[in-house]
Amino acid sequence: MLELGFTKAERLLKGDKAGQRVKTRGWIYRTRHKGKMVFTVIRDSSGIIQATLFRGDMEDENEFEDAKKALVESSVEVEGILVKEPRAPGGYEIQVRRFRIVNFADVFPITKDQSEEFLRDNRHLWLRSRRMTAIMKIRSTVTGAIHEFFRNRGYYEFTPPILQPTQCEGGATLFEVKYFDMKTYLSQTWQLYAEAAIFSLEKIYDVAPTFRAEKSRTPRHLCEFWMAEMEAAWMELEECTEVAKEEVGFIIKKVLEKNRKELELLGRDTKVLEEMIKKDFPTITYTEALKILKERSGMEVEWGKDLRTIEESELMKHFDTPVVVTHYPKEVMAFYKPIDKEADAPGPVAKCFDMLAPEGYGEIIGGSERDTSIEEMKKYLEKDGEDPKNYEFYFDTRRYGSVPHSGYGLGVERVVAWISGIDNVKDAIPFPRTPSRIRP
RNA sequence: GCCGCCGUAGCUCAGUGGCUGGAGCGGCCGGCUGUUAACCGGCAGGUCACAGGUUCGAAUCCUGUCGGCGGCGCCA
Repeated sequence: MLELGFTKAERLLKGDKAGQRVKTRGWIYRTRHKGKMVFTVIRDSSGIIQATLFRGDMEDENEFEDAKKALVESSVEVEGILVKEPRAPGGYEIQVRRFRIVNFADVFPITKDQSEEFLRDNRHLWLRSRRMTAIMKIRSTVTGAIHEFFRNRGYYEFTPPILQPTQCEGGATLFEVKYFDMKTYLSQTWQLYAEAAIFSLEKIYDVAPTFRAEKSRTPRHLCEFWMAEMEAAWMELEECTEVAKEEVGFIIKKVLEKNRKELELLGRDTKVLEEMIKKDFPTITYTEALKILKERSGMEVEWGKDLRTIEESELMKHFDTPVVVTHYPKEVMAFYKPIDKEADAPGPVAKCFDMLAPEGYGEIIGGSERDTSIEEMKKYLEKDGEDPKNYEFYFDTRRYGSVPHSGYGLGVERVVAWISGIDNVKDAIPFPRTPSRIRP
């Protein structure tokens, strides 16, 4: 009754209302007419159901004429008898008595033939597609699961500023924003602020927009994306990687629970995901990763070089679950990632990690323990050409009761794309922003 | 930052120096009582991205501009 007697398509397809007079409303997804009949398929947020009109069965013949001329995406309220009908998609259809047009749609520009460019130009309309609807539902589950995961473990949601005066990631490009007569930048991580907050809340997380002005033209990059980060006091590298594994496992479990229908619509093999979460996700070191590349792929990587996309994807051919890779060479890591003096490696390595997704999806998480030595951090900032003076407030977090702490960031769109089995993160966000696109 | 590709009807494309630039889909008109992004008949629809150049002649060749896409690097 909350829906004023309207029943969603998904509910109607369950069939228990068969034989009853029902009402539903939505948008015309498909329509074709054949003499004194009109076949329409009505779409709502839950799914689609066929509504069939016979001229002679209509309580108002004008509505039959309206139905005949109504174009795709016209909004309608439909009333009729729900019947079992094997010829209808979904097995049930409404045999229509009343067909009220709420709004006659103009010619909908998106038809059978679609190019990626056209669909991106018309993303505001393409959002109505079953594909985008399915992905957006999965995205909603993913972000919901992240909140649930951390709150269940005693983490507080903490909201960082989006306008930030300094950079953090050592070289990553920032979007500059005019701020009255000053300059500021859009956030590329909450990290510096999160590290201030753990001294009160201890365990915190967020799901927030992140901006990177990198001209990266790949299926894995966006200039505006959502990052789910966590930061925890008293936590060292190993525990941090375990939290990351549990989080990813939890997200997959939730999507399997809530979005089986959407995964199937997208052609995602759910068995792969089901099997994956039964297994432990392995942790290896960077040095071990090089060994695997050499011995099992015949790929020689010089120790000290960062793993590139090609090496990561070759490495992941040997795994069918996400893998945590720790202890990358300090030289290629950001200033705040501390050297692990006890590590067994050919050179200085950092207490840091990435999580790589299987099936060619690559890096989904990056994180580390945080350096507690102001002197060390200053040394590496200067090496990167940064002025340590800009980081005084950050160094303050090390001056008053500093403790070991760790954190990481998870790329929401990358996780959504991977779990959904789609080939581009640009479809994992409603309105993607790339180096060459800020519309619509 | 580096390398490559594309731009022709609302959409997807064909046309690569020579007659008035084509098809399918979509739209409009008509037909059809079981359609499955139906079928049959008819109609409308073009700044060949833009600017300049070469040529008797340019959608087609050249130069530039604009817009978009892909790969690498970098990252989540």
